[in-house]
Formats: sequence, C-alpha cells, structure tokens
Amino acid sequence: MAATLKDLSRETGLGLATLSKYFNGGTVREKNRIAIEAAVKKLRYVPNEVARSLKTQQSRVIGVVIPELSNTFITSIISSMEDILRRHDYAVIVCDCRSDAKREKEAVEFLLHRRVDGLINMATDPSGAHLKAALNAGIPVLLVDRLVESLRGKTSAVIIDNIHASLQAVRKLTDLGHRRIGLVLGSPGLYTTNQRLTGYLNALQEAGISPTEDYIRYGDYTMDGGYQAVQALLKLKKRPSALFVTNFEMTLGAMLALQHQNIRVPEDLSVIGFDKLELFGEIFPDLTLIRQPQLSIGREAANLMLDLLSSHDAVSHRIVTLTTELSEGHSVRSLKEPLP
Amino acid sequence: MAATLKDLSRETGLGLATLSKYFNGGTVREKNRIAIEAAVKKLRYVPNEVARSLKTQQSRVIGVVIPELSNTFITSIISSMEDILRRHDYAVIVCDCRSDAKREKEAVEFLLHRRVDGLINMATDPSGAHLKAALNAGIPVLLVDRLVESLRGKTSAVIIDNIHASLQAVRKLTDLGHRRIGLVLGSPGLYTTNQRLTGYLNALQEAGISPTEDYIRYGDYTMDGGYQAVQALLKLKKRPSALFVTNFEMTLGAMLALQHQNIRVPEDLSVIGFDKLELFGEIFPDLTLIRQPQLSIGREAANLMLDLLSSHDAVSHRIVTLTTELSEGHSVRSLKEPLP
DNA sequence: TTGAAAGCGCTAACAC
DNA sequence: GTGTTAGCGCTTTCAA
Repeated sequence: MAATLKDLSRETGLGLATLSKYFNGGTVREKNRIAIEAAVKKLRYVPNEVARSLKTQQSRVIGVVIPELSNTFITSIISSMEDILRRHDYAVIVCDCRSDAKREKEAVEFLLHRRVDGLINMATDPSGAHLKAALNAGIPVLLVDRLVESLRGKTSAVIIDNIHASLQAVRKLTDLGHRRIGLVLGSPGLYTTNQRLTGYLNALQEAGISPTEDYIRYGDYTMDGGYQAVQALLKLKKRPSALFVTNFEMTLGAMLALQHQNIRVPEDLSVIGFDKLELFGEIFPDLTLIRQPQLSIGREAANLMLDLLSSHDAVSHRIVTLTTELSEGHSVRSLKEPLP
Repeated sequence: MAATLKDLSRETGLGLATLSKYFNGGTVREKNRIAIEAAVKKLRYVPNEVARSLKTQQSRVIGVVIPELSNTFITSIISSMEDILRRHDYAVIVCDCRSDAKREKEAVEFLLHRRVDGLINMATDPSGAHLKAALNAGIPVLLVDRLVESLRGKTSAVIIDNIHASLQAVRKLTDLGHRRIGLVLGSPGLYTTNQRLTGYLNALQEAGISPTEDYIRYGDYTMDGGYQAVQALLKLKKRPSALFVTNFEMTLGAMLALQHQNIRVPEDLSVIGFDKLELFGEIFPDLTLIRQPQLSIGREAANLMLDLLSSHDAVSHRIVTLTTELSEGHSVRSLKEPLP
C-alpha cells in the first residue's frame, strides 16, 4: 500500500543509501534532491518509523505510567512533558493504571514489549516491584513526584520537597498563633502523603504543639475527599482554627465545604491550599497557598529523560528536587490580634 | 543486549517457526513448551513488538489527538478508551495539541510516521484539513465528540446529541415559566458550542421567546471562563432568572461565582449544569444537570475503532450518537408559584 | 556523493 | 509439530 524507499529508488533511479541519507539530513546533489522531493510527493511517501526503529534499536517511544488521568496535577505534568518529548521526536504512550499495583505492573510489561526507550513513572506500588523488569532491561527509569525507597540510587527522579512544603505552610500558621491546625492529606501510604505529614509534624514540634489525631484527615486527593474531610473537621467539638489542604482538588472541595457551612475565611478559619493552577485564576484570588511548579516538573522530567537517553554510559542517577513557593493571599489571619 | 528468538532457538535447539508459533498461541509438544519456558526465563526473553509490527504491517498503536489534556471530560473519555484498547493489546499515543490547529496537524503527521493503525480525534481544526493525510493513507479515522462537516460520510464518529441536550435543559426552564435564560457556552466556533447554541435557540423559539444577545456568553469551557461569564450575567440590568451552563468546568466556576455573590439557588436563580462526574459526588447533590455518558463515549469509541480495525473491507462509516440525560435536582424553581 | 549488500527480530509459507 | 527460508522497510558499513 504505502510507498517505501524501494519505490522511491525505482522512481528516482537513486540508490537506497542516497535516499536514506537525504531523509536523515545528509547532503545530496541538488538535482537529486529535486527528484527525490518530486517522487515523495508523487508517491506520497511517508517514512516508516517502525522499520527505522527495528534497525536502529530505538523505538523513540517513552512509556509513561501514572496512577490516574483525571487529576489536574498529573495531566499538567504530562502535558508539558509530552510537549517537549514530541519536539524531540519521541512519542509518549500513556498508561493509566487507576492506582492499581497489578495494572501498573502489566503496564510496565506492556511497554517493555513495545521496546520503549525509557520509562517515566508516578509510582502506585510503593515497593517498586513493577520496575524491576525495566531496570533489568537496562532502560532508563525516571520517577516523578514519588520516590520509591527500594530503588534509592537505582533511578533518577524529579520530585518536590514535600517536607519543606508542609513545613512552610504550617510554620506560617503557627507563627500567626494557631495551635489547632487541621491537615487534609491524600491517600494513606503514598509517598507524598507521608512526606507532607512529616513536614506538618515537624512544624508542630518546632512550635511545641503536640499533634491531635482528629485533626489529621485523609481526603484521597479528590475534590469529594477534601469536601468530606473538612465536613468532618467542622463537626469536631474543638474545631481547628486553621487548615492546611495538600492538593488542588481537595482544596477546591474544602473551599466548597466551607462556603456551604457559611464559614468565613479567614475570620472563622484560616486556610492554606495547594497548587494554584491557571484555571484557579479569578476564583479564589485571595487564597494563601503552596504552589508546586508542575510545568517545571514536566519540563525537568522530559529533559532529564532526554539526558539519560543520550548519555549511554548513564551510571549516575540524579534526583532533581524542586521547591514549592508559599503564595501569600488573605486566607489566613493572626490569632494574636483581635478581629476588628 | 536483549534476547531474541534466535537466542531462544540456540538455547532450546528448536526452530524459529516453532518458537514463533508458541508465542502466538499455537500448539507445541509438552516437553518443548517446558524447554521454551525455561529458556525464556533464563535469557529473560521479551518479545519484540517492533519487529513484529514491521513484519505484520500492524503497529498495534492507536493515535489519539485531543485539544487539551487538562479537561476532565476529555481525560475521562481517554481513560475508558485506553483501558479497553490496551486490553486488546493496542497502545495509545496521546497527543495534546493545545487547541492549536497547526499542532494538531503536526500531531497527525507524527502519528502517521509511526504507522498508527488508527486515529481517534477530538478535532480542533473544524475544517478537518489535518485528517486528509490519514484518510489518504487509508487508516481508520474516528471522530469523538465533535463532527467535522467536510468529512461527513468519510469517517466514523461517536458523539452526543448536543442539540437535544440543550433542548432538554432549556425546555425544562421554559416549562417552569422562565423567559430570561442565560446560556454559558464553550469557545465560539466549536462544533459542540454551535450545536448547544442551536438547541437553546430552538427551545426558546418553541416557547415563543426571542433571544437576548446579552444572555449568551462564551466561557471557553474553563472554570475561570464560567466564573467570569456568570459575573457578567449578574451585572446585567435585567438579570436572567435562569442559567444553563454547558460543561463541567464552567458549571463549577458558575456555582462559585454565585456563592461569592450570595445568589441563592434556586430562590434567586435557577441553574442547570453539565457533566456530573464522580468527583462531583457530595458537593452539589442538588444540582439539576445534563449528564453526558463519558464512560460510554470512551467505550463506544474504543469498540468502534476495534471494529474498524478488524473489518478490512471497512467501507461504511458509522456515526454513533449517544443521548444525554436530564438529572433532576433542586436547583431550578417554577416561576409560576410564589416563593413560600 | 552514490550504490550494493547485509541484517535488525520477527512471521508465514512451505516442505518435511 | 517442526525446521528452513524469504522478506517486512529501513540504516549502515564498505567500495566505487
């Protein structure tokens, strides 16, 4: 059906090598160039990337395995990653494993069959068992957002400093005199959940506050989870005076819950949220929040992967830690000054 | 590096054909099966899908070109599609073209080079020019969510009945006596925008209402856009008494705007929203809305694509139109009865 | 600069 | 059931 180099060769009278060189940016005699271009048009020749892959032993495909596609933090990372990789002629095969370790493993195997040149993974299985095969096959593995303990030193990674992020936020609150601080975390056991909890506990300790179990809630990183976590916090006899919510969707849910309950922010409750995405724009302009640089995460990940791909002697693994920023709004108030 | 069938052949003493047959589900003598499995384990053999693709002339890859990855409607469709396709051993390469026609065209070309077996597209370029090459190459093209006029009869498609969706919603409002009905649409010119506008106008006409230009707003299908559109509607001297918002993100933005302005729903304003996603759950349980079956859209699209792929003689194109459902809540009120 | 030829890893006749 | 062989479309020596 589709035209091949052989067809072009017949059409132009040129050898395969000449044609191949032309398509790979080599120099060809002017009149041959013209002949080739005419033939390409006439025969509608399209290079066959599959054949090229077989020959060069490079698929120019990067496999990306993520826990969930319906999460704005993840999709914005993927977007910026895919953009850069495609510009470098790498295709991205995305596998959504629905936060299921078994599916995650299958996804990795699926991708290995397809001979992906590299693997980018936001890990669901904290044991990292699913990545063994990839590591054995010798292809570069890049972790994003979540570290895997057992793979320390064996992979590169791009993460943010989660402990510091929490510390920043909670310290801000304790500095203002808050001592009852609610925390809304993601799912129990996740790397980021643990890290953000640690930061919270550290900040409390710094301030000489002993943690209250009831104030620590798990919202599953979903809008609904955040909503419900806040509902529960508001039902406590001793309500927190401040709240730190640790991702975008949950922050949205939390704000909705507060509005529904007619809780004024910051008069009745101080709030620090997470992840100011573009689409947050006009809506809560005054929210104080921790911003993750998701575009940078995607960019760093893509570039690091390109690096790993080009340096064949890749022995040393790199962990890039990006820092979060505390974006000051007006959703927190000092307990030291009385309300006007 | 990686083991090949030849290595297995050497290891087991078996011929290539036998091995190939084994891996493709053929029958092999029991003791050979055992030998093969041992060798696979020993040599860590992994089938090379690239070589297979070259030979079979099937990449088992589906290209998916979408306008935006950060849109829950789109990601939930992709999720369910990818799930099914992967189960059938098809990989999905996703290209996000950022609603840019030039990027969209590049994406299609990129995918054609990679010899995708099929193309699924939520079109950005309404002219459909970007799909010409794919059609010429004879690969199945499946449009999702948006029809392309110039391609009528040339591709299959999975869409929802947008006109009916709008009609349902607006008719509901006119039935309750509303005559000033605000409409929040996506970006001007998009297929779905046009269709939903048509449905709105039809419903008004049915009810003998002449449309007011000021009541028709474009919110870009983003949360922020919805927020701002509603802000603008609320500033009008003659405010609408009811509102129909035509996607999920904008509905969210609209609800936030109403809460910020202390507009009570439905006492002050009746609202019909769009797209009840799972994560909407507890948050606005009482919102009346139009539900698109996004999971079904994804499923239908995947299955239709699998059909197209298997029926080589694919001559007839099919357009699958799914219907929306009006999910009744308590966010609309009748103007015919006074408030209690 | 150009061409001939070998081979990437697999499948599928075909012969045994 | 199994082995031999040709060839998918390309890149890449090597020689001309």
